[in-house]
Amino acid sequence: MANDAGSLTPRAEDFPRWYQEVVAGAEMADNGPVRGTMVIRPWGFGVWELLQGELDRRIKEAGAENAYFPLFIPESFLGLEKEHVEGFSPETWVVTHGGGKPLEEPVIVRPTSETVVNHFFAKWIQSHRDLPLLINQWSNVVRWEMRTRLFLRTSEFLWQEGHTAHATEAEATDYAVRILRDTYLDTIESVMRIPTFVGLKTDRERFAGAVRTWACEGMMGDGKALQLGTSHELGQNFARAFDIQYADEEGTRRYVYQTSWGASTRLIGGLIMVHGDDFGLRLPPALAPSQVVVMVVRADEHTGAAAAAIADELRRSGLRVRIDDQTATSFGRRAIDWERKGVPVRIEIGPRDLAEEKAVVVSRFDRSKRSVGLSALASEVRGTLEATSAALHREALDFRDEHSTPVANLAETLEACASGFAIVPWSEVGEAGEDALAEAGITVRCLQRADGSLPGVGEDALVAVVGKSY
RNA sequence: CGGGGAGUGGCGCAGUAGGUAGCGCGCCUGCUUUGGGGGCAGGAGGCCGGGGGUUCGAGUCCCCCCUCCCCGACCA
Repeated sequence: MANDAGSLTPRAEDFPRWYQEVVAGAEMADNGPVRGTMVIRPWGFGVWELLQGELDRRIKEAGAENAYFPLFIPESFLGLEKEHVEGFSPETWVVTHGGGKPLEEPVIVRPTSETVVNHFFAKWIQSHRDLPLLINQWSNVVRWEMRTRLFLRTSEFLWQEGHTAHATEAEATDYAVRILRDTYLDTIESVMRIPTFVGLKTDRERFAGAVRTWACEGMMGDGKALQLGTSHELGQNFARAFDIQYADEEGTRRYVYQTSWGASTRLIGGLIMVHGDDFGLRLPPALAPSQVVVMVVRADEHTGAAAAAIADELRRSGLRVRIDDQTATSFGRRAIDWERKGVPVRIEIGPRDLAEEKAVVVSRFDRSKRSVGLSALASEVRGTLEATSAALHREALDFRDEHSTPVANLAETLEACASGFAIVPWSEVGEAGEDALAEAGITVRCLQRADGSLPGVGEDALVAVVGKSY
């Protein structure tokens, strides 16, 4: 990590390198021993657990229940849905041996669970009374990837995948959109503090086996796009492939309409690339494993006790607080380490402060410091956390807007995508335009209304959000 | 798979007339320090990617293999 002086490569100088150094320097993750795999370290996993909690709560509010399906799937399942197999078979890992012998039927390691989930949906769904069936699972999935990068693209990653079945197409559409808006968009904006573009994927970018894919797209600090959450309408494709039918009120057998939706540990990569700065990670308070670290500047009998008292008071007010009393390590070293990890607020307390009944409060957002009376500390910290949350979003939004250019045609689109996104009438692009853009490594990230809102099904006069993506 | 680069202590690297491996950071011990990457002293840690060859002697030269990284095609 880092260069000889120990500082990070500036973001503007070499963004990918900066990213790797932040991941390493904040102790978020390490490369696993098998190509493309990732070890998520405690700090990174702490962020993931908080994010999981936020997503899980919203998923449950949307009525879905958690369940778990097996890691191994019979190879034959994959072939049941034509587009799905075409999309996924190149990237599946296949287990051919078990117990020292070749398996009679090889099993695949799930790249996603539509097939196995729907195999069971076919058993569980008999009547319209069984609908809607709303299932979510938290799991790992495995895909063969050409190029991998920690969090952004790894051979194995953690995610949640939702799978639902509905009686009507309208219900399925509503649910897919509801998940996109109330679960993904809300978590990404209000918890992760990442501004997003929401919309519909083009046919070219659609999920393999879906009839429609809805997505949240974020803009990273280098102007490139990252897909942060997707919600798919599967129509009746899987229902027909897996024979998922229910008897309606009249006793007529009908195929269900389905959705599937997912968000992964990739979100953490997005978090780093949106909010990180030249000093390391900056975590939004809602996702910081420690929101406040109380640093004992130097060891003496009073400061340790004072730090403990401060930490206790803050904990009682519901904050996640950590004490750093590792005074054997120099103060500067420790300050920089917490800064790299992105802890939103540091409280520094030493003999000088104590003599004045004060402590220094440092905001990670802009590294500003202020000396605050001990009695006002709790409210000062709360205020700083709230300000941090707002400021991170504001800064990301400003960046995104500055790097999103409304343009009129394909040529201008190409130009604008050199530094960010282009917003262009979809009618100016079309499928032929998409092919042309693809040659420059540029894709349509999503289609939305001109005002940025989600389009209705079948609506036209949409604009395309176009950019380079991860 | 196409094009480019690299494999040497944990990390980043140096090391060609072939002569028995070094630097920075990190790590350990002690003293001292601690308000933004401390100082001094001592110390640990390497079949130099693998195999073969040339040679008295190979990190260095030759042959074969493997792996990793970067750029492109695939992707949550």
